[in-house]
Amino acid sequence: MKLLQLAEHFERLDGLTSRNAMVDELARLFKSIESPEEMREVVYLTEGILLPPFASTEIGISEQFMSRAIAQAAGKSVEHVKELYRDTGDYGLTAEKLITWPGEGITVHQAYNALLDIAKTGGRGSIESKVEGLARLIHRISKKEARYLLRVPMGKLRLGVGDPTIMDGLACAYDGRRNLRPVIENAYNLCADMGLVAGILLSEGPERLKDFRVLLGSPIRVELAERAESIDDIVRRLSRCAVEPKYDGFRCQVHKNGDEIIIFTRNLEDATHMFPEFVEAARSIVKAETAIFEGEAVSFNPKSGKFHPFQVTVQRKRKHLVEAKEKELPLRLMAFDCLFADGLEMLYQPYTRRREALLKLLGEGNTIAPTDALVTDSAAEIEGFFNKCLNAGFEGIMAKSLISPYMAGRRTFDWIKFKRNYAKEMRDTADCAIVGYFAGRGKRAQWGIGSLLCAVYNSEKDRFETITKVATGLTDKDWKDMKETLDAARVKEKPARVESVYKPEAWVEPRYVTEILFDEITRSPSHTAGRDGGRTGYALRFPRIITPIRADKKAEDATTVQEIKELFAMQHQATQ
DNA sequence: GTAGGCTGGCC
DNA sequence: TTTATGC
DNA sequence: GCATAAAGGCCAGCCTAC
Repeated sequence: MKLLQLAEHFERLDGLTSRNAMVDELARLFKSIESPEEMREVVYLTEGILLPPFASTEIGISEQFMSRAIAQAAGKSVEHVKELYRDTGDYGLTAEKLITWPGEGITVHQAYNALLDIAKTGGRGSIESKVEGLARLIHRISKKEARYLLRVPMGKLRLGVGDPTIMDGLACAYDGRRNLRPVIENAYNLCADMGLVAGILLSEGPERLKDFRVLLGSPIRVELAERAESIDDIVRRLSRCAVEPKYDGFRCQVHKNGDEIIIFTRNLEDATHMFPEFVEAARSIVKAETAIFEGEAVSFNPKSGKFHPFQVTVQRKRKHLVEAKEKELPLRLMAFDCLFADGLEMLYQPYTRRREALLKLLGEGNTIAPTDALVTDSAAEIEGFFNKCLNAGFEGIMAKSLISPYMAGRRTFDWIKFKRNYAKEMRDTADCAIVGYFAGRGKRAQWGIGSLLCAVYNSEKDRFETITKVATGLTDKDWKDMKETLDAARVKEKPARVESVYKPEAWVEPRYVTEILFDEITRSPSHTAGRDGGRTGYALRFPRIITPIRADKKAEDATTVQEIKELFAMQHQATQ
């Protein structure tokens, strides 16, 4: 298949909003493919990836290197390319505007391999090679091909097509209906490789997909949780359920095949190297010869035994010096599910059975231990458990249906998370002065605004110190209004009273106050709020706007640095 | 030999 | 992780 | 309710420039 043909399918998908129409268009695309190899490549590109995540092939190209490659190919300056990008918010469109050649009519296979080669390049001089390789590729393709192909390394294909739509498309390509969707979906859930599934469907047909079984060492797509509005909401949806603490760490899926252990992350990356203590413990304390189970990895203080906040645990996300960190920051795996045990596929069993299997799996020892689980249908009991969890410094609770199987690859109300912030009366918010804004990308590019730079007030120094950027919580209309409002206060240079490391596209005189909800205050290397000469300030985790403009407040009424410091101290009483 | 820019990946 | 939007 | 897009903080690893 020619790359141009694929680009034309993408262009048609791009123009659609109806999911049914997208499925039909995808079916036409997949039907025109003849070899399983080509199917793999087309499916990966449609997903906007080169290979599934556990293959660990990163492209290593993002904004900066993409700008350079386009500039090189088009014989323009990098500044010129970046200027175009500011307007379009999309490197595909940017390249399209600069391409003046017709393209060589290369095949999908040639384009795919070129990107894969770029991904595989590493070591000294590799950045130059990557940029050069990409520039050469750009030189061989037309405007339309560039529009879509270049969005792949950026991870922003923007077709409105995701895995579920692709699966419907594959089913529809096979027989014009969607009956095969469950078969395709089950196979995909068990191997996490859509290219493989599509290739097999083409070469061997659906019967072979029906034979798919759990394979040790091959990651199973994880189940995700929906959110509850309140504890009553949990009881209403699940009635009798199991309630577990929600730990703030890394999700791990552990595969044990005898002494061979592999650990996958939530996104199914192979992260075995990060967790030597789990590898050791899985060998020694897991009784079954073969098993797949999941848990949350959290670091703790070996002296007090208390869990650390996420910002500390995240330091274990490393390849090197793992042993040294292991002593300083040991990890515990709080296990909460069992998908496979001693040759049995547990994932299709209800929670209760899986929980039994999990408990049976785990021997004595702290390194891998099951989570607490309270089974109840009483809102009062759940609330008590929730409060206990908060006091222990956990994120909140997870409530789980007792009867549903493990819903691989899905986010459903079978698992419900409840955090402090989900309840209105337990929220922490900050009133922040808006001191600048950044140009948006994708659909926000047309408005010329995509996020706000926000500051708290240092009343002693009469300075506005940045504490977060924020980009969510506003409706499309809010964004347009916001831009108009802020442009009236826009200034050329950073206002004298603003302290910021970030340089937004537009500076704004501190005049407007926005109310921001957040989950946690963290120490920050990049924001200036509360810096005392050093380079560590404070920042907000998961910021979102809940009141666009507080008309009743002027900039000097914003939350103060002092208040932020007090909140930070309070949230650390639970942990430490 | 190291600081800092860029990227990817975790939440 | 969060929120908004269209079907 | 589902599926998708746009965006947050911050860490470590890789590579280049000084």
